[in-house]
Amino acid sequence: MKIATFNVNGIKARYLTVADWLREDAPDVAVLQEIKSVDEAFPRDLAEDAGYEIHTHGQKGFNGVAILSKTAVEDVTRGLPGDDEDEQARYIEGTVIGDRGAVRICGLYLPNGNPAPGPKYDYKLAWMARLEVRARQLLAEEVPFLMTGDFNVIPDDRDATRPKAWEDDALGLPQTRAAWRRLVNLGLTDAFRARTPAAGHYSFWDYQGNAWDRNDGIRIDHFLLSPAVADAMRDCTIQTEMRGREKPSDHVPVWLDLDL
DNA sequence: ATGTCTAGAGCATCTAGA
Repeated sequence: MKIATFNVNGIKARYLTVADWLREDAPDVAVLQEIKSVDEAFPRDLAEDAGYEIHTHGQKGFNGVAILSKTAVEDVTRGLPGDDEDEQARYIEGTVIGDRGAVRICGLYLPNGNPAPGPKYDYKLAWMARLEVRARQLLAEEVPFLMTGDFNVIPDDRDATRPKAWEDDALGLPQTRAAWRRLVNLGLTDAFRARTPAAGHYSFWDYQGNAWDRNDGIRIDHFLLSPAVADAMRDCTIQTEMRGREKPSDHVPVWLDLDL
């Protein structure tokens, strides 16, 4: 089972990019972030024509997540538990059944948090605490699961071309990294890092300042795997070439291949 | 550090968010 996560930065602006990608690279499951669309306006034909069923959790203007799957997705839930006041569309869960077992897929778009400090950073840290609670629940229930998406977290200095530039940024602050480690230390596996210890592999390059041409990147799109899913991992790779295509997103897809 | 991009309101060109 091949699962890809992709922050598309606007599903309407990325229509052709995503349609071609689904057809050519054909993930079994595509977990999307920043669809920037309400559910009714999601261009369903782009994925349905390629054989996917579509589950969205959108809102007007910004944010928005989706799960596209070639096989049925069961028990879809929308929104991260823990705050009834939170109206931002950043979280969706669904269960996908493979040949050898099921996996609960948690698709997320973690808050950016800038400027930090401030209310937006407080929201980010609170959101990360709620995500930790959800991970604890799934672990306690012994549900094989993975959390994937745009975490807006640079885990350590290997994950940025210029680590110093992010020290005071919401994506790289010590508190952000500590919250990430609390999550991982529950017993989850950072899939890409488990396969590739080397520095210099990124998933995001800013549109500004020729960041792509200078390879000034950061790794912020991740897969966190529960123990059973980590045991089933065959590979985890970053599809870097997508950033060099016509009209790219500022993020590229990250792929997880599971023996499921 | 930034020479950018997307969507929304609404009709020219702002604003917000990232």
